Amino acid sequence: MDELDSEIVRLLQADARLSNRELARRLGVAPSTCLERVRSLNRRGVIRGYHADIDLAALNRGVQALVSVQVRPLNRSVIVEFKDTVAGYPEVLSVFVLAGGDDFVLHVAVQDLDTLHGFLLDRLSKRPEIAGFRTSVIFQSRHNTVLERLPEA
Amino acid sequence: MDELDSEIVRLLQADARLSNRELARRLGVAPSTCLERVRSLNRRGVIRGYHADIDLAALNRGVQALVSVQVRPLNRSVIVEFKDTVAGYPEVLSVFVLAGGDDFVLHVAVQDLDTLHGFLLDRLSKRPEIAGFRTSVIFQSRHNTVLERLPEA
DNA sequence: ATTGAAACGCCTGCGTA
DNA sequence: TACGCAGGCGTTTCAAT
Repeated sequence: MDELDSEIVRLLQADARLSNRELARRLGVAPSTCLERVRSLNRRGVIRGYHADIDLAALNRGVQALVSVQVRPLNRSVIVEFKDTVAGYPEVLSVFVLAGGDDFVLHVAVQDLDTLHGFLLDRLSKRPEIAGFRTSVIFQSRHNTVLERLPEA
Repeated sequence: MDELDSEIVRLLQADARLSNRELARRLGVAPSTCLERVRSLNRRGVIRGYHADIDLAALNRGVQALVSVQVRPLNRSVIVEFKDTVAGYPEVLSVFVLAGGDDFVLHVAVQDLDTLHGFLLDRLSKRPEIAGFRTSVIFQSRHNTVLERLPEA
């Protein structure tokens, strides 16, 4: 991860569809050099993928919420299974496994409040390992798509 | 958003670097047709962008946390300014504005626990509108990159 | 709205430094 | 490791349907 790698990573975070030529032009290197750098970043797992960012409203998912969940008993197999299961629900965007008061936070996006209510009551709360959960509707959210490398500690 | 648009959206969520030719081939339409569809999705704002997904550890951001924040007074200008300010902090990945007990949740990623502690104490808690906050370290997280369109309510 | 064809530009392997 | 070139391939425009 030298300066050139960092710049590539920055530019591809901003626009994953930049052509290799354009990338090379902006960095002041030859296209073949740039291509090899990008391939290396992919191979090393620095770049994990390239994804289109879709408007949630266009996917009929205008209502978002964060759901804090506590599960019991709190052991490895319960955590792993709960995580994998809820990550497979179509309503769920992200799953966070936490240290502290809550064990999980789920980021969900659904059509409307009725569907949210139904999801919580008919699907989530039916799971026997759930000891409790608390839901916060999201009014707005903002995501930084370009993240810089932080300096060494 | 007919069936063809939905398929394009699905495929570009999975791999934003798919060539137009390959996209067209998988959908069984001509490349020129496919290109026009993709452009339309961009114009209409259905596709909001294309972003490389970078390994946080490679960015020196191996420690993540969710920070729940309460601000006072809870009015529009305080909310807007707080959101815009913290979204500009390099440590912050996402900001959620919530209904309910907490006013905000911040998703942050930093080098290590010391830096997290420093960020919370030296930068975040210095802001006068903050009435309180609670931090949960993230052990694991999982994100669904391909989201399907949900059926009409 | 979709298509095929043609002009244009990009990707990428290889030889060189 | 970085570069330049060249052949092959993808992208994009446009007239026609």
